[in-house]
Amino acid sequence: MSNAKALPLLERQPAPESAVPCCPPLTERPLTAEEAERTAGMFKALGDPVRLRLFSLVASHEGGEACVCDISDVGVSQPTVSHHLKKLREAGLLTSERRGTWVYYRVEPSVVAAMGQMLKIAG
Amino acid sequence: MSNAKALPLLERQPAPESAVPCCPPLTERPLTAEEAERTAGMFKALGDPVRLRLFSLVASHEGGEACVCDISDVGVSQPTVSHHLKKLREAGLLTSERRGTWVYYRVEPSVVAAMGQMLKIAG
DNA sequence: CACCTGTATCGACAAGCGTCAACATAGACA
DNA sequence: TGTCTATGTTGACGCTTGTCGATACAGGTG
Repeated sequence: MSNAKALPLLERQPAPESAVPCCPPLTERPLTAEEAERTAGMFKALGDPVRLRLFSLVASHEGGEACVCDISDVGVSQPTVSHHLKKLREAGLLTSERRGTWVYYRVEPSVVAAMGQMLKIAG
Repeated sequence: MSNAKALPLLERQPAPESAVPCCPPLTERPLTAEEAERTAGMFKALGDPVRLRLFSLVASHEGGEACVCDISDVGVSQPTVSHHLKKLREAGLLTSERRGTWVYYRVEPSVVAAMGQMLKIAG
């Protein structure tokens, strides 16, 4: 990139690349290949019924967080629950924290908001 | 773009039976297994980078619709494009209509709105 | 220390998915 | 009719994913 001038310093770059309000509404302009690559992972994470249930269990739990023990009754084995929670974490949709014996998961609001933003329908 | 002559003013077919204001926001209450099963398919459809690009190409195209020929330059072969468009159709996100030589795709707004609704963050 | 419970990881398997080349189908036009 | 273009379908291939049992790790309790 050829940056030959004193920069206006106005470009605000959202610092962490992990928790990213990525893209404009899908109706605004076509996504680039790179944007699509980054963003598809979020939708993919919710593209499994078990993960979608786990996510809604965390999202709707009182206090905004849920212990694994609160949400692990979704009809699959414990290792499978753990596997799906890891996927949701890797996609940036959930964060986890161990407190004593239990591990608590909570929703990452900015990422979910970014997804919702992309689905906004142009009036 | 080429304007087909003497277009038989497109009659809008009624939405498919799956057109769905499915579920409340994911923060409101946990999804049932059945709801999750139905809904995950929509997110899954957008969980592939090529499909996400195709969808945004249709969604952002002028007139709200796009011919396959307008959007097929996404770096995969023509059969693959057709395959992905079929997936998006089956998920209820796109509808298609043949007009003469070309096939036009457009977004199904109610389904996209339902997805956005689910991602609404509780204040 | 030993033991128990909650959660994550490993290894393996079947099923699903993305991709392509080849072929098929639909419409326009000569 | 036949040929050309635009899309869809088929069949096959390899990679990914969801699932489980077995096992490992972490923290509490006795």
